[in-house]
Amino acid sequence: MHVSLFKNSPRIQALTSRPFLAIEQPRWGRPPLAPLDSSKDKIVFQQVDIEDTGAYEKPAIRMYGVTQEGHSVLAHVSDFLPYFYIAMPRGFVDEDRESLRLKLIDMCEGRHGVHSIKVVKKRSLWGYKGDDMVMFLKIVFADQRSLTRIRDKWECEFKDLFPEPIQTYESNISYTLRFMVDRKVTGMNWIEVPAGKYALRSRQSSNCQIEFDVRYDAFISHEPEGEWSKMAPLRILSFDIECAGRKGIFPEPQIDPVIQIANMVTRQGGESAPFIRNVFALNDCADIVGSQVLSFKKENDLLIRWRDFVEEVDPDVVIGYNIANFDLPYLMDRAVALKVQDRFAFLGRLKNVRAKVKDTHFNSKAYGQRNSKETVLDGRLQLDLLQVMQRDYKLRSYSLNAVCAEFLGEQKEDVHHSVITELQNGTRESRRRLAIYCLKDAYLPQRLMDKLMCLVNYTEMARVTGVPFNYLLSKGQQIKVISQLFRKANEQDYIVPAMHSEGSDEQYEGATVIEPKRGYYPMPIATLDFSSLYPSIMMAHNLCYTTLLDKTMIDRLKLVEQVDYVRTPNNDFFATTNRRKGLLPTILEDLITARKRAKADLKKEKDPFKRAVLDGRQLALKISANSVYGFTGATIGKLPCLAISSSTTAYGRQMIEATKEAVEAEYSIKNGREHDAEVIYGDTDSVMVKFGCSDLETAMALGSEAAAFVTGFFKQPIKLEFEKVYFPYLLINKKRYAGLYWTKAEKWDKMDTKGIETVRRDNCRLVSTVIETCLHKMLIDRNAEGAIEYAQRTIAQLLQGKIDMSQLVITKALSKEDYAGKQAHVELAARMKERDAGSAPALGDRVAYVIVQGSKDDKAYEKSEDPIYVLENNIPIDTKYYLENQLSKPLLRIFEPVMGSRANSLLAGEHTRTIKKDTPKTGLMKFAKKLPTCLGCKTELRGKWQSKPNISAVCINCKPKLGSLYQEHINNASALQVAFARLWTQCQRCQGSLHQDVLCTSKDCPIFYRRKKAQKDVAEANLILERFNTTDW
DNA sequence: TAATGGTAGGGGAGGAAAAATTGTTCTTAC
DNA sequence: TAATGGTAAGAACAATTATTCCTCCCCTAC
Ligand SMILES: Nc1ccn([C@H]2C[C@H](O)[C@@H](COP(=O)(O)OP(=O)(O)OP(=O)(O)O)O2)c(=O)n1
Ligand code: SF4
Repeated sequence: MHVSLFKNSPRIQALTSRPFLAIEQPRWGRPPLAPLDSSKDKIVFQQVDIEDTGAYEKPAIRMYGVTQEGHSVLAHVSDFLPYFYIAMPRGFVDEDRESLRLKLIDMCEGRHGVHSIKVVKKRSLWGYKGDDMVMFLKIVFADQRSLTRIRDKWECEFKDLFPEPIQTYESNISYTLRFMVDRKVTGMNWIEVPAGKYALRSRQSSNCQIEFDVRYDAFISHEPEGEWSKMAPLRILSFDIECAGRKGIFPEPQIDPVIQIANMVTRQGGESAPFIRNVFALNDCADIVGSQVLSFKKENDLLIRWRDFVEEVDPDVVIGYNIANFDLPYLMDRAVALKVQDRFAFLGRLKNVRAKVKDTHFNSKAYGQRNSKETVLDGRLQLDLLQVMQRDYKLRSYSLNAVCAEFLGEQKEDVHHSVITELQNGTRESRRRLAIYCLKDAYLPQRLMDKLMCLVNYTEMARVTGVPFNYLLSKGQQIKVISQLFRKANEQDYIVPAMHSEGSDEQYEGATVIEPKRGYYPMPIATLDFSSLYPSIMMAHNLCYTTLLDKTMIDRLKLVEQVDYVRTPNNDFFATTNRRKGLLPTILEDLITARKRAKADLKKEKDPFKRAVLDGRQLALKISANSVYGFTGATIGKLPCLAISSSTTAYGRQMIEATKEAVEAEYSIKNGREHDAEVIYGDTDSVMVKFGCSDLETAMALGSEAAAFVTGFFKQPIKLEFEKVYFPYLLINKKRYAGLYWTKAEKWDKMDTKGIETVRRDNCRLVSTVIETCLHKMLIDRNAEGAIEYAQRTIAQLLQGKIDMSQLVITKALSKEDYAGKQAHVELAARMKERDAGSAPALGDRVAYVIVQGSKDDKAYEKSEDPIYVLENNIPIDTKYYLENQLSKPLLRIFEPVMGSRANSLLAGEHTRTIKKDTPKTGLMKFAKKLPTCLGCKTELRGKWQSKPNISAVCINCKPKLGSLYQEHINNASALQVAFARLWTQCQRCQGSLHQDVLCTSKDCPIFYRRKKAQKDVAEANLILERFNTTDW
């Protein structure tokens, strides 16, 4: 008995010439719901979004979710109160404690928002102090704000009772996470509310189909295992907006209208194609097969109807590309500008709560620094695919175009915003064109999400680490560790001290990188490495907060070295498992189990793309595990403990050294082996061994034997693995090498390159492709001469300007706001900001630039320029820079080890002679006009020819050849024309229509650069032909 | 315009150019 | 304000410093 919300809505009226009749409406809403009987029916749902009511309300939690049948749920969870612990002052006996408690109660009663104070038996997480429980005061607050106030003002409020500063415990965890930890709720898990335990709300505050109240302790939270690892049929809305900006200015919501909003809705786990595809368009728009076009005369109506649409579709997940920083804020601001915010802003599931745009800032070493916006849509998850890409994939460019090219294998046209305005102001056909473009942009994020399995993988991460889904994109690694730590700690009555950590400038000592024996190795090099080194060290040696010891405690408890505790190579002490098993090792076991599961899936999968996705999933879990170690070393973190992190690295240093020694000692002639093995390199947890044999099989056999042999020296679960052989192997420097990667003797797997230009993003494509090709020729084809030849050919092409510009674009991240020195990408970003602030790169973005010709001593930062700008203004490229500053050194580095000083010949010689290069004119020469030359013999045409109004094609001497010359140029021009037409058609195909103009100006598409160049070539050729026409025959 | 000693070479000052060093930044390998 | 996993390391540039080289000038020997 489904009733469209649209039909009931009094706001809905016929707005356009094509009336928006409810009867025509497909059913956008959720499946109908049979009435529930709260005394008989239980409610089971997958919780997707959790939020608290805020610091100023009565504390409560809202859990939003979806049932297996696809009904939306909102659970108001009540009676869960925030709290923290404080340690009892030293030396208190029972009576002291009770009197302290009573005094405190006395002071707090009726004030301070304190709900209750209890004495509880707990133990501090920090340090091993025997197994006795200790008394703590648990102070429960009536609301969040009171907790914060008392915590921060403890000293002045209670200085009579507590003259000494006190240590609080668990006072710095957010209310939501506190609730999740206590009730064992993890992100995206299933919740079961038994019959009789909930009360349906008669007056709903939300648009959810099922809305009820439940006490915090009256529901069951299912661990995401077995049956409960399923997913509910989440409804996913993907959308994209288009705005009509003014020429050369990025659209501004105060001025420029929203003209189209395209939407795709799919069901998670259902059919892959969207079951709703539509576009809300301003002004009329021709029909589009397979999509619904909703036209509006007024922008106000468009916005409001779109909001109604969102309400009816009621998506659980809202996705798009850059929706967090562009689409959503733009819509919100636009609604304000049009004064319809009172009707528009209700995009979440709560009826009376407006969505608000907040500025946020994120800063971490791994993800960089970034300013962004956040628009909370209560009850709806957001997954901005741009943010996903930026976090999970290292790409040269993160434009939708570049990302699609990378993952979907197709280009996406990019229409400049001023062209969008033209299309909008054109006909209903041109608006249709725009709508198709917009629909595509709404569909692509959907496809990306499916293909990269974002939802599934993030859900797994949320479940493994316990954090809410939305933390995964908005927060860092720390919160995951904290979530796990609290869960494990509280299970065993540990409580976590709230530390106020000050950061330190000094770094502690990390891992060893073995000094490489640089060179080219035409023999197999076996690689042994420890699996999950740091986690396994922490597990093996039981490193944890709860096992940390100091000398005095050892003496007091009369602990025995090696039996009860160990001294780490960093001279810290930790209790052994004989005494107590640490929490961190337990957390790590869980993470590593999850990783093993992912690796097993990876092993089964054959499809290379899916393998890559699974590999990403596996890697993400590995990073989470390594972040447990990182967390203990984060001095600006919630619970730094350098004893743990430094000891871990110290063990690691010891182990790599020991491994090297063991392998070299065991596999030596002295020890009866055929050759002396040599460790030629190693980094942190790996050793590259030259066993001395020349064949793969032996190397592999020795490798796996050695791995097992060395593993025997270490404690469980430390394990040295033999994984691969490099053959041949090119070792350039620390953290820089390449090799052919073999895991089986029959056939190599791939070419592997580490650290060198092919895997770096801060050089131009030309460099990485040239290096890649040369390495391919050297390592796979074993043809160094061919590699040289190829390199020389490329250099010649570069100097002749035959390399197309897309190959020369360099990108670098804009990683901070204030730079100490001047840099090419920073200076360009500043210049672009002057041209058009809206479209200029922002903090965290990657700046694309090319180096253009300048005068002699110009610094690189004076010669960097926006590729599009270069193309439009026909600025010459500094090819010399590309040869000398981009290509030459990397080339020398890879050729040197193979052919020694002969490599220098690469950069000198015939091919480096420039054929014809327009040197930039300086000074007075700037104004000197180039004389036209004869098309036959290139002599300058001057004298009497110059006086003619039109330039003749040839000089007097070549006049007889005029006919054949003309033919030649005709042929040339038509060849160019054909080349251009081919590119043009390719672009038409890309944009999905062979009958329309190509409008695309995609910075990230090589075709675009080639098309532009071809266009220019044709124009030039035609200009020359023109000269024949004006010549007297 | 008029009047004038020339050449070689050491050595220091000053400045330019090239080289080395340092510091910053980006990005990657673990 | 709150919040931000870790260290090691290569490489490119810009900026700085130290070094070399060159020129000019002064002076002297012959
Ligand atoms: N992002 C990372 C990567 C690595 N490491 C540290 C901890 C790792 O244990 C060690 C070795 O790194 P590997 O890349 O070899 O990864 P693992 O040894 O952890 O995993 P495996 O070798 O099983 O893939 O370096 C780290 O702290 N953070
Ligand atoms: S340049 Fe052509 S091929 Fe490339 S994205 Fe644009 S339209 Fe597509």
